[in-house]
Amino acid sequence: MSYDHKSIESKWQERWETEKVFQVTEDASKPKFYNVCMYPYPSGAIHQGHVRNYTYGDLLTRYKTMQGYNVLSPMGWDSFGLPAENAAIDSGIHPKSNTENQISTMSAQIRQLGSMYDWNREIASHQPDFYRWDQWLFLELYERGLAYKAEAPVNWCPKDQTVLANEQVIDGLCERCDTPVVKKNLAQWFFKITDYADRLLDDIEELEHWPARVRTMQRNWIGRSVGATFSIDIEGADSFDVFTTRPDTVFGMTFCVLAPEHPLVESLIDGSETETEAREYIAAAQRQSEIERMAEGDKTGVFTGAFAINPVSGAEVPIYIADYVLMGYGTGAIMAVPGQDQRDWEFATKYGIDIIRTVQPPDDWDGEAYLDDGLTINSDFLNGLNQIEAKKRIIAWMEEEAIGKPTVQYRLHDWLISRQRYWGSPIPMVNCDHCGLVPVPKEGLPVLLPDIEDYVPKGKSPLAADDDFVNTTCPSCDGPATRETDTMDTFVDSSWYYFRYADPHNSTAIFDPAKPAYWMPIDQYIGGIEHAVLHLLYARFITKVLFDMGLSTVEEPFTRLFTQGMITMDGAKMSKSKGNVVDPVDLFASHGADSLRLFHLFIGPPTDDAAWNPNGVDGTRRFLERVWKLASGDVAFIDRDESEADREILGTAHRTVRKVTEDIDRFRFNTAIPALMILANELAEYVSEGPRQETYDEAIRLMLLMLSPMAPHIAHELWEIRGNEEMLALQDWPAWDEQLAREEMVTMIVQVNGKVRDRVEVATGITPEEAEEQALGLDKIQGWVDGHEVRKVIVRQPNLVNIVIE
RNA sequence: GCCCGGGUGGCGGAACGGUAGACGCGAGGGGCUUAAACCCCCUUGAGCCGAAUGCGGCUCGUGUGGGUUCGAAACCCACCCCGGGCACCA
Repeated sequence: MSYDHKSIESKWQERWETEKVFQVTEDASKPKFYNVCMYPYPSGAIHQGHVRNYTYGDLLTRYKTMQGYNVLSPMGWDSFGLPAENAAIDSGIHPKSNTENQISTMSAQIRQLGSMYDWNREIASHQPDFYRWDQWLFLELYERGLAYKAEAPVNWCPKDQTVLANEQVIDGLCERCDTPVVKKNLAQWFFKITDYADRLLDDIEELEHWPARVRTMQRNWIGRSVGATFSIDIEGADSFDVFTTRPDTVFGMTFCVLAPEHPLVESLIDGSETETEAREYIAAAQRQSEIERMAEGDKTGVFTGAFAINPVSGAEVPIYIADYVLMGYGTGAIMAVPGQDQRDWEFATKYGIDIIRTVQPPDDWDGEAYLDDGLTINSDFLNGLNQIEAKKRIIAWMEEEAIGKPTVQYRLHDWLISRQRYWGSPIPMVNCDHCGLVPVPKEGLPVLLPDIEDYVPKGKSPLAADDDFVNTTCPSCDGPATRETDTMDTFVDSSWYYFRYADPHNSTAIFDPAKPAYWMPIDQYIGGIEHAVLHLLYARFITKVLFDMGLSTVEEPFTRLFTQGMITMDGAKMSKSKGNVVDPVDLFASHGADSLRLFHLFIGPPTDDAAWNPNGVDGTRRFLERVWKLASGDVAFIDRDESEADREILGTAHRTVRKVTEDIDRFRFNTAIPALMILANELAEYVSEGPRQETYDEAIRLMLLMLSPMAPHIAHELWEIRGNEEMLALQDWPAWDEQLAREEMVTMIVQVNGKVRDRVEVATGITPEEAEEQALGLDKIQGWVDGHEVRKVIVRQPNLVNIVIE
């Protein structure tokens, strides 16, 4: 009987599904384990990245199930979004039918991998019974003042013809199509994530099982700065506010800078002697993208002709326009303190502006701006104080004078969720000439996405051209009104979908809070590192909102986060555009899903990028062939008492159980597989040397149990062939016997001056004295030691003796 | 510029401060076969020595240079290179 992966794999996939092995309900009698792989965009075909992700996820589902956990592992589809719409524009296929075709192809492929989910809970964000609750959530946020519409300069992608969230702009380019992003003033919908900035930042501390770099990235993204905002008077005109983290250095302010877009600029330069120059500078700044501005490096600017009054010293200082000050951060205006800020230093030196140090640098200081702590100087009533004291003092002074107050600034902006695209969840709001913005009543949800003919974006949502959709009546006054035509960012869907898995068919509520109360938080969340700030930050935010609404019992959704590395080939990420893809479906046919799964587990540390080896799957296939032969073939047993060989192979098997268990718990699959290979190799040798039935049966039993979460199809088939009636997936994960796992003999290495000179087999229980005596007694060691004085002997029995000689 | 990772055979990678290179891939040799594939066995970091056929031994070797230690791929210092993240954020 040969190993026919095709029939075995389809047989077991069918059985797992029809016997509902991985369908679960809340069960208070068992510990729960909520295991989620980030739900995929239905691109139409799975790639090796999916295989890696789902292999890890499925291994964990099966392993934890065997350990007695009530494991929920659901699957769904992030099925709204631009690719489906762009495909519709290119090929004329409706996004809905296109998406649904791709979902059915992909879910068939995921099943072929043998990755098991509770398909009963499958969700897809493009379905009305899902996006209805997007809209419901939007309205809840609106009622809480957490959703608002505002005119703001936004990131506009000229190719996709839609706005982008800050998080979707990478190096000034659209994250989807790499088109340079431009700024545009538009009225858009925002979620007020900044209200949660402190909580999102503080709770990062609790995420101890998250990768450190993801936590750092989120911390940087939120970008909290503590300081003060105060007002600066302009000679003969208005005043303006500045934010600074160094109010203690205000005596050293020798100029001010406004961003070119600052609203006060126009009135300051109008009629000034530098007006022409200033207007040219502003126009040039507008033409440039942010990347170009940064690329220049050199600080440039123009004097406005106006002067500001330093509020503490009364000094008159010039006001400049310079593009190194950004309108999008703080107040768009700064006090410039060249003595303590390197950028200001560079600007001051270039334009011949005074520099006053207000912090005493060390005597040997030969740098430019001095940023570290020191005694305050040249600062009247702050003199002699250190930075902390000086900050307290000056902020108190500003509050007394009513010109300033302590402030916290964030780099994080509110989350822009409007998209001028078709394939998304419509924003459930109505514009009425009489009542203004009116929310659609929750009973009226969902606001259905209508079928339309033309998806080509023309600067506004394609929905805007559909009169039947747009024209409606006002829920408040019954007068004529128009609908919002923007749709929501798909990251809104993905920020709460994992709650819906707990109660996916609920038609009267987003979910019954009792259900996620059992399952949440997600014990293990697995996905790509590319979501480090986007999805993972939004999801944390929405979870906190749900918590505040009383719908979630947890404030943090993901206890453990695992981010897998990419699969590369020839040094580049495997991708269609680079033409270096290896289709998993081909490998299902040629080698089988089990071989492919094992290869992904074996290829390297799960967090690291891994290079695809075209022959790698051959290797894991060979291993499975050996296992097959070993466990399914006829074995000539010898009827005899237990011997040394039997105890040895059982010892290996139990040590393997220990190692594999520890490795899985530490996500070190790449060392668990070799342990199984070694066991199989030793078992083969054992069998060839005259096995005893009881020993053989036990070793094979342990091996199949361990193989079950990794290569489930073949393991199940062999389990059944060997006469077991109950399915392998339902067995307990094996425990190892410390007694059996302990080795009797071990190789002790003997070093002379730290260099290995001999090895000797010793009993594990050897005493230090015996070890030293044995080591010194070895002929080879005598040869090294003779004629030298032994200065010291280091004994680490039973593994090592090191003899230190002259 | 700042903050994280990481540099180990031909390749992917192993290695509680204690036998560097597990396991796998590839390569070379041999067996089986009419032949090939599959499969099985042996060899496989570099250099060298003694024997004489598969035996034994030595030196070097984990990016570079120093250090700590009986002992360093691992710890410390400096530097080089690669990957990622952040970046006029006041």
